Amino acid sequence: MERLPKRQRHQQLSRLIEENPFLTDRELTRLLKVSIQTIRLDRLELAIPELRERLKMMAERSYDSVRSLPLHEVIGDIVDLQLDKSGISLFEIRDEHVFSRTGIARGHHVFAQANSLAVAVINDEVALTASADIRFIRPARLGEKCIAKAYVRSSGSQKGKAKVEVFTYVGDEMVFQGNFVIYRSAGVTEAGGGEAHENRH
Amino acid sequence: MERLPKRQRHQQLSRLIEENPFLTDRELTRLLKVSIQTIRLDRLELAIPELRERLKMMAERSYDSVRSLPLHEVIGDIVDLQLDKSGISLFEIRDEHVFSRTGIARGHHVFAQANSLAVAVINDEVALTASADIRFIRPARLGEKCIAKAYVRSSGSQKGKAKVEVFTYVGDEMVFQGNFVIYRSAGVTEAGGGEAHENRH
DNA sequence: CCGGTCATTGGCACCAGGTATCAATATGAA
DNA sequence: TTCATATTGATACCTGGTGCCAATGACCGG
Repeated sequence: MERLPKRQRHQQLSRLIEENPFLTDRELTRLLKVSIQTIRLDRLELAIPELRERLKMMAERSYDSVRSLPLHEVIGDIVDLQLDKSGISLFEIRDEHVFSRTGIARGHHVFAQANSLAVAVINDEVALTASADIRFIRPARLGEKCIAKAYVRSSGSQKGKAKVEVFTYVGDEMVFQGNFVIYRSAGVTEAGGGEAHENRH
Repeated sequence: MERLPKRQRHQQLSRLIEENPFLTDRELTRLLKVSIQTIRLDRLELAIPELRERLKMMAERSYDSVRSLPLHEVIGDIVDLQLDKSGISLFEIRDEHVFSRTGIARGHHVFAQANSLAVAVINDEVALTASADIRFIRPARLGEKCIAKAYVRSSGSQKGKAKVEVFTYVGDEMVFQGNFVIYRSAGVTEAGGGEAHENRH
């Protein structure tokens, strides 16, 4: 008995299903040239669930992520907010935020947390980022919890610009620092490429 | 015959399935207090596919979006790249990039395009954003095509820092401008919060 | 050569969650 | 009453499986 074929087939099976989870057992028989029973035994050994379960898992995952992705709104959980004064937000670096080769968070996520907070802390109908001066002090890595603290330095409470300083820490290490200038003016649509915010109290 | 109940039920059915696509017909009978045949006639009239088809569609959608989201790698299509000199990338503002209320692109996407390009244009094993000074000149809006142009100003070809200037246009209007300082050094993991890049030629 | 152990295959019953179709009943309006 | 529509019931069939039992093949040690 060639013992190899089985291990090889298992590897192939895993690979096939990983790169196309929509394959039925019947389709797999054609690809691997073994009986459907063998396919099923293999799936059993490899703990690969049946097609319908795979689809369900994918659907659930995407459903959850749609529900849990305020990625398009504010990035990071804002845990404290004193309008026109200061704010704090938390953001955990997860798989989807890092560059897989190095485990280092992509810069724009760290930036986005700070930017979201800077915009949220401004007490106006619409707030847009006008400019920013940012520094990545050290890389944030997979699993780290980033704590961003924003301080409004110059509120410009009449319509105009506000300056917001943001510091992002992992533990007591600073990973990011940024100075943001935020346009504040209801209905402004001509300047600023940032986002309006939803965090009105 | 109460004609309303049917329309009402149809509305309820649509709403129920929209907010929980994982419901089987049997579960729906309990929720709507009608027979399973009625549920099936209703789905037929409303063109709501069966559970398994719904799950499959969701799985396909999420699978496609995983495939088509280079969102985690380089943002924007790099159409021209002269290492250590200059580069051009294109990025179209789509639904998922804008703040729905205003149709204005979220700042971090515009930033991310520029950041990705600044990192890509640097000819080194690993390149990380160290700092940046950015300006959002005017908002980018849904449907607009952003053209980012990067110029390496000070290459620092020995290991160290490189300065990259990026201008982003929509048509001939400038929407964004940024000065990036990029760390260049193989194996550097102590500074820079940006991303290493995949665009080696 | 013989038995033992895997690996592979076949066959059958069964299941969920349906589709498709036909028939029976209820209900209300003309 | 009669007709149309709505609802329900019943049955056959489908896909993509699980679970179980049995038959066959291959190889190895004694």
